[in-house]
Amino acid sequence: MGEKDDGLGLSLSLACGQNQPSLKLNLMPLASSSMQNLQQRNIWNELFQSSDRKLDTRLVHGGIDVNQAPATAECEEEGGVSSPNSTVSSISGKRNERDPVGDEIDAERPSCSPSSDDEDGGGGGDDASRKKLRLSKEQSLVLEETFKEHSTLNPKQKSALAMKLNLRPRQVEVWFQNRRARTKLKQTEVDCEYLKRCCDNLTEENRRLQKEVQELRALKLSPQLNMHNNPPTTLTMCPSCERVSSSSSSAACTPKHRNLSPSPQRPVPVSPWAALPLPITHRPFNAPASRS
DNA sequence: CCTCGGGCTCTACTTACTTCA
DNA sequence: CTTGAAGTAAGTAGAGCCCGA
Repeated sequence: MGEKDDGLGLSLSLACGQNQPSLKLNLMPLASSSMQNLQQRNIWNELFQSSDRKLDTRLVHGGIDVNQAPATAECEEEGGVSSPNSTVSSISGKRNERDPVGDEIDAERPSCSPSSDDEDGGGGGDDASRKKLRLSKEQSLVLEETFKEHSTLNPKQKSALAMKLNLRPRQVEVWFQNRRARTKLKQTEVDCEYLKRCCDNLTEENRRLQKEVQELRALKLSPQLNMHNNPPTTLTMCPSCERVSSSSSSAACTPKHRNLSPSPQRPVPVSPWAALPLPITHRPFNAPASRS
């Protein structure tokens, strides 16, 4: 609820070809200013200072060069601050298997500082029911800034960030997963919006063309009428408004277009995308590429 | 070199909880 | 105070990739 769209820069970059309309939408948060970039970079550099050669290569393959953001060496071990406010209770054995670091932290998990701003603490973590934490504004901000830099984290970066935020690495991991999911969802929404507009334009174009076909058929079916009453008709298309005209004098349908159109009777491809706003070019969407 | 199993992370989906109108 | 919708942290399943045996 907190971040919403103001934290999400939605962008649109598309090029609709005739046969293959390629759609590239970008919802990566926009780095609005160099100041902000600098701030993000500082956060990032502060978090990850030393190099880590053995990084997850998939991140690089996915277009995200995490090798540029090395991790600290000491962040391997988490000085887990035990908290009485333990709210995560449904710990799956699978997850424990898969996240040994997080497992240790889970055993002695740090006091997730959201407790600072939501003091209720759910009655002091009394039961074994799944209790949800609310990340603090500061934590969310740092996570957001980090996400703007890199939408994925390698294990060391994750641990370093978790330590900085006093969270468990698993929490950082989950936050990034959910954040990517939200970004993708937003992108899908923008995709749908755009495709809907494309569809509307095509429908309108189709309607117009159907109408013109009917008019042309009507003209063809009454040749003698046209022959006798009208001068020879040459069907052309106005280059400006792309409307078929049966006028023999000029391809342009109006005097205004006649003035604007230097070349006479040039076939103009009808573009249903013409009415759409120009594509906005942004950074490529950084979501990890599908593995293949 | 090939295969296999374990470990890890990912996405997609779901659940449970919180917040707010 | 209740309620429903929206947001979000976290769980789960399945898949792909990497690496060592």
